Amino acid sequence: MAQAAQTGQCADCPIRHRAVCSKCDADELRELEAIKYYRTFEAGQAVIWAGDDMGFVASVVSGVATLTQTMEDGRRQMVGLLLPSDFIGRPGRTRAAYDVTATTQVILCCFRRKPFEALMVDTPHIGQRLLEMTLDELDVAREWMLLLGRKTAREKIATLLAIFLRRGGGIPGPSLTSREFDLPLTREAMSDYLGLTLETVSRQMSALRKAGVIELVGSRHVRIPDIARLMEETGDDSDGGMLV
Amino acid sequence: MAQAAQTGQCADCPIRHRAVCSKCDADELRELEAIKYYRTFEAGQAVIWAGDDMGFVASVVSGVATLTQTMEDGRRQMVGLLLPSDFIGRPGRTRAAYDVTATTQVILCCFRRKPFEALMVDTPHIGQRLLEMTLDELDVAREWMLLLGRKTAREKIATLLAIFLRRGGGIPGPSLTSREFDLPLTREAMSDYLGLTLETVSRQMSALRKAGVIELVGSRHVRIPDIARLMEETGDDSDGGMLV
DNA sequence: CGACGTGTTGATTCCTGTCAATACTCGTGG
DNA sequence: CCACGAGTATTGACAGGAATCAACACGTCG
Repeated sequence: MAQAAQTGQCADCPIRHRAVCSKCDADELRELEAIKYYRTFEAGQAVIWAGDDMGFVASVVSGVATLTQTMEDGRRQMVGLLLPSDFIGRPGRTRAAYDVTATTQVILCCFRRKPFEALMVDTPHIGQRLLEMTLDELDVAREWMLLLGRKTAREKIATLLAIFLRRGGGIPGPSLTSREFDLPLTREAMSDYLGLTLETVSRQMSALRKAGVIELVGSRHVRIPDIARLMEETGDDSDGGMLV
Repeated sequence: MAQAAQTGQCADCPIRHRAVCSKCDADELRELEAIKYYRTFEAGQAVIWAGDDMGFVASVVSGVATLTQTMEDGRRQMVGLLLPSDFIGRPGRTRAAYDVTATTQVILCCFRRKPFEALMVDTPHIGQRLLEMTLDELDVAREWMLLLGRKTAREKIATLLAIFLRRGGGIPGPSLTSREFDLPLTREAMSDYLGLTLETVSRQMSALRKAGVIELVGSRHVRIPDIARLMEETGDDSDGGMLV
């Protein structure tokens, strides 16, 4: 994993074919390579705070980070979950709009903002890919809005677990009857994602366990004995929402 | 308003400088003009249903439309509020992901999808502008997620009214001490926006009225005697969230 | 006038939040 | 080796805010 962080070669990069650079040809890649550098953040560390000056944009190479918004009185809502290949920052924006925090160890492939923006002007493939990725994020955000506005606590938990099942433990092949994975989020981070309190998250996890929908090994490892059963609990239509 | 819908001339179009075409030069505009056509929808009419085949993409020229998602059991969540200059549809996507409904009379400037996508390839200005607009929409969606996940019913209502104050009745100059506007949404549509029931919306509107935060003329016309007071009720920081 | 769509208000329920006590895990240091 | 503490997680008791169920008011249009 993350060999590129050691070799520095884009060709070896694990996110080469999905990140913002995925449409670039060899020439374009060489230009990107010239302005990129890697940074590592430990679990729990802040990548950047809302309002900070954003000197760079970046791709997540490995690990999980979150985008969160905080109100004056401390209420917090996660608004983005950043997995490998996801993009951080917005071209043209100098100050960060959200807090970015590493929830596991995270390796970022950073580009200084100014040169990156300059590159976007005469390298259409970057802008094209960024548009695709932003449109995808918008779809994710809208699905998330349905969850926040209309789903019950139990449905919210089931939906989040289903998301991890698809994206998180997602590298092994699709064995459609049983799968398991480690939660990359604490109960508190899950509550920030779902618009719940951490107590309610804990209670609903227990409820799903007692109902046999999930099995827990420790508090962070989850096994799903019957995926279809979990899907029923999400409140989504049975087909799994195949709009992609 | 919407003279372009009569003359067909982009130069006269009220959204010429803000819509997806705003960065286009005269040549590019001529190409767009060749594939565009106008359509009008009456209040309450469906523009398109989720799952329908999307033969076109479009800009809202005038009026207000909504993007909504519906769960099997009927629970509904609005996920987009489309005002003049906003864009409908996603290049590359053949089927609509959400229901689009006109809540007032709406005029759309439509482009057949295939020619529009072809145009995007060799007309970088369209893609660039669409990227900007999509990034803005993503910010809006994330602000909306904070509202849905963490705000109280009263704060939700106050926030929605503040949004209309900025964007809806927003054409007259910034008289920062008193303003008024017509609500473009029914109580039910407001509840879909806010993740509440229509009864709760009605109750909180009454509560804000009794508290002197708003004045109601009929049920749809709102007057804000003290904007700062309304802002306090939104739960946002005092500066009004100036990240744009 | 009566029907319909829209909006308001009341009574009651119940889901989730709040406050609080208690485990569990993991590292550090005596 | 075990005590200690910090961070994380579970569970209980209780309160409160929004949902639900229901009745009624208002305006428009036939």
